Amino acid sequence: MTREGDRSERSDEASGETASREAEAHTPELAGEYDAEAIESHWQRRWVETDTYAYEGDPEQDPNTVYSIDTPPPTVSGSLHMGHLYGQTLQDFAARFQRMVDGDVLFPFGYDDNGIASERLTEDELDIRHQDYERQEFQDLCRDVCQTYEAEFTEKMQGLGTSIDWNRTYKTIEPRVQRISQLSFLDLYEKGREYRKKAPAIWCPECETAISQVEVEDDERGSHFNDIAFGIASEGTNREEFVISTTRPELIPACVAVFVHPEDDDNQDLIGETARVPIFGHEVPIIEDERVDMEKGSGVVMCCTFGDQNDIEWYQAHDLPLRVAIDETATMTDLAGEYEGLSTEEARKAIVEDLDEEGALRDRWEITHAVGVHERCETPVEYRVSKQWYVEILDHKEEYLDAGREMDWYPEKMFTRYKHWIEGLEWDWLISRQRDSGIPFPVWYCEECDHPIMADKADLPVDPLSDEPPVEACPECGHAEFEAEEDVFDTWATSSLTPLINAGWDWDGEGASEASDLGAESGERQRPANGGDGGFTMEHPELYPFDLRPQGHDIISFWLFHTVIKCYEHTGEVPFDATLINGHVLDENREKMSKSRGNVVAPDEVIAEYPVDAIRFWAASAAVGDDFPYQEQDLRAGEKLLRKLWNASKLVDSLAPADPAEPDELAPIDRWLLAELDDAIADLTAHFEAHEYAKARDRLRTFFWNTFCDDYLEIAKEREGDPSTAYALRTAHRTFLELWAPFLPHVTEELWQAVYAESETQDAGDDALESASIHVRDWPAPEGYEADLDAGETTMDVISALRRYKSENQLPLNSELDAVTVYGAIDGFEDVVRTVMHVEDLTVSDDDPDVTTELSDISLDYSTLGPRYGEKVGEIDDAIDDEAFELDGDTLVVAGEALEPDLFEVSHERTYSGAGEMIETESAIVVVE
RNA sequence: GGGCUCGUGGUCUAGCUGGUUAUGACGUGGCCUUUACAAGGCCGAGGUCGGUGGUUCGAAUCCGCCCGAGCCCA
Repeated sequence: MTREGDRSERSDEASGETASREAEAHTPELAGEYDAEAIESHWQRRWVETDTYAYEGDPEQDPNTVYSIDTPPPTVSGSLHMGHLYGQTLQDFAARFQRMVDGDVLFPFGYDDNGIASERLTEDELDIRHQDYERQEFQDLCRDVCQTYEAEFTEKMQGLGTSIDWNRTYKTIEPRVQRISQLSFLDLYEKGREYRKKAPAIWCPECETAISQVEVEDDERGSHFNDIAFGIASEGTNREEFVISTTRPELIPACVAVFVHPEDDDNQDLIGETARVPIFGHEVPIIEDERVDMEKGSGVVMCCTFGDQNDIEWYQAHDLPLRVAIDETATMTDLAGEYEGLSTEEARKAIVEDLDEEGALRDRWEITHAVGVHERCETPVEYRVSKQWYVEILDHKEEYLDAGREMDWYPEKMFTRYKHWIEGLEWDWLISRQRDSGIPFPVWYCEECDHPIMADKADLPVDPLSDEPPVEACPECGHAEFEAEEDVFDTWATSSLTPLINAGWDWDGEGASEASDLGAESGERQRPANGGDGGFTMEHPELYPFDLRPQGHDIISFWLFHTVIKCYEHTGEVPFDATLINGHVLDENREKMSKSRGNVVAPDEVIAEYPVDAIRFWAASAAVGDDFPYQEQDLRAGEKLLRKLWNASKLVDSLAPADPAEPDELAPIDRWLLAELDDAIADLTAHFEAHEYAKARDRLRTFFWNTFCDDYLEIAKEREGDPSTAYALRTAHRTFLELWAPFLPHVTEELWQAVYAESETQDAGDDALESASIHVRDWPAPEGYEADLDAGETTMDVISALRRYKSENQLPLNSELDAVTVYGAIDGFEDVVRTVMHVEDLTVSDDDPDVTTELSDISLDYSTLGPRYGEKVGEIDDAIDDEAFELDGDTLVVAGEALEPDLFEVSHERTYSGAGEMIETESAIVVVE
């Protein structure tokens, strides 16, 4: 704690001194064991302090040289979970790779602290209800609670070592964002894409607000089906009553009609008659409609305003009256007569009892069924008629589909989710919420004629509850009294603007016509002015459209969708070139982590036990878009890799000077390594560009561990002092650190600073991490080394054969071998085999070894044989199995066919008759005497 | 109920524009102290590729159905 205090005091002093004292706390040094805990937190702190990842782009810059990422800001509703950790890490791979490839990367961060989620957090945290507070008072409480959570969240995010630019964070509730959000509302309104309408909407009685379709989720709840007898008030049928089944008897005071399916033979007689509702006695028409589900209950259904979405459709289609029996807090209204004032639950019980008493309850049994509940509070939703603002989207479905097609999807298959979502859309987007903590609508209404008065763009952000409207009198009717809109925006109305927030979208009322002229000249980089005076501008036009938008596959259908369409409507451009979809982290049994199952793994616990770099290595193991399990064994694999990298670095450090001169000519083995490295670089670059992190990870690990450590380092040990090997060792080692850097930022930084940074930045001063960090270096490019890769491969085969020989004969690996003969092409690598395997006398022979061969098998090349011989292949196969074939020179005569040599291969059983032991490998034969 | 995705040794995974011998890691058994690393190296065991039917000379791979899991939607 004291140290913390010291540091924050000192940071006000001259930065040079601060930095040098900081450096004393931890001097990168390549010695002993790798201490991840100390080293990781050190670099995390240094990266933030020195703005290593700050975006310094220039608005005039060519957008092609900037890589901009639009990150969805996490909702402030709790603490960091494994999904955050995984998603952020994946984004960071892209950010770090691109920073090395191209330099300027914008990797921002935001908090979505506006809306119902943070209100509920506040209510839970402080154990209060928003209804008990004044709006401003409650908003202040929300800000306080969110601030605490955000501070904690930030600290934990920084502990993940992601390369976020912490200078560029935002909150969706801050004034700058409020201005953008209100601008968006005004712009869409002016474009004719928003309307205010009185209509049935989904309503949460607990939160007391309208909510949108996407905020409702199904929940299995216990309930009862009640068979209730309705009387018949008209004369057209012999029946005196009929029965309906309902789970919501408390809605019968709101009953406005009864429906029968037109093809329901049993109930045809009811159509056109009048029903009498029990207890309440009011009469309602019986109407036919195809939407009746004949399979359910009696086939006769009551329609109430409103029990479900079907009721709404009927209400609209048949122009039914509105009977509101339940108010905004789920309390019965005066329409419910003696039940007025009861909650829906209480009323349900009372009405059922009274129905029973009256003889109208014919049956009642328990069921479980899916109930629509509000995702934030799990309260069953109601449907209420109210005046709400909508964004019109249904008429632009085709354009939104095209927008989706314009983006590159990683993985590609995820586009179908977006597509199906849009194709299935049935409602326009309801954006008004009757809540306290949110961004207010910048609107007033004329008290006389209800005409909406929009705020002036220049005045934004405004709060109509405390600010005055921009007009003296209503432009429609001249009335001078106005009513403020009390509603706030839906969270998504703001969080769908993150590309515009990140790019600094704004409206300029003065210099705007100029800006719009510029736009016409220089094409798409400038936003066109929106009619008349003024126009939209961007502080950082070079960022927009964004190169990448990452998110989980669960939010494609609303967050990504809303963001694409809003930005598209505002700018006419698709906001993202590409979108990267991450899967979900499951528990070790591949099941979803959830609090109720108690299988949640907290990132804190994982970080306490494993290095962040090891966790990142695990995060890289999943194919992008696939769900994958959290398994501790994978973290141990990462830990082992860190140790290997550390130890190999120590060995390299002991074998060669840090910065050896390039020799005039490289020895074949060294040229071979660098040529293999070139190949690896090319593969890795392609994998990173395609977001194939799992493939990149495995390719790099295999090459580093097997080829470099197991094969090359063992050779290099025997070549200590050779300038060619020293150069190759160091070149490869530097490159490995750079290639690992996006995956393992901490250990590579430590190694880089310990070994190479000093020699490169001696003159730059101590606090020049910003330019000396491995993470701002250039991504390696293939150098064009050429080598006989086949001979190298054969040589490695020979070496591992000899290693196996020693192992199997229980010999130490450094034991001497008297004489070895190699039958195979290892041109130029003879010395390598001799020294690394300690061979006294090595002979390489072009001849065949002294063997007696016996024909053992014919292996057919089916890929050419199949297409040529078709169904005859089976016959040929059988004949060979029966040994019914003959070799006629190069030709194989079998089953009446003469097969050309390219169709088969003859393999021989070799029996070595010379001295010593023969070992066969794929590419060579080795004889040890 | 609909859509999308997934199912490969004990565990996780590669392969899946069809070519017969299915990749690697972890774990597991055995052997080896070798000028980084024994938390290392070498060798081995372990798989009817969810089930089933089809297309084909040939299917982990393509198609149909079924089973199981996940996500989204109703």
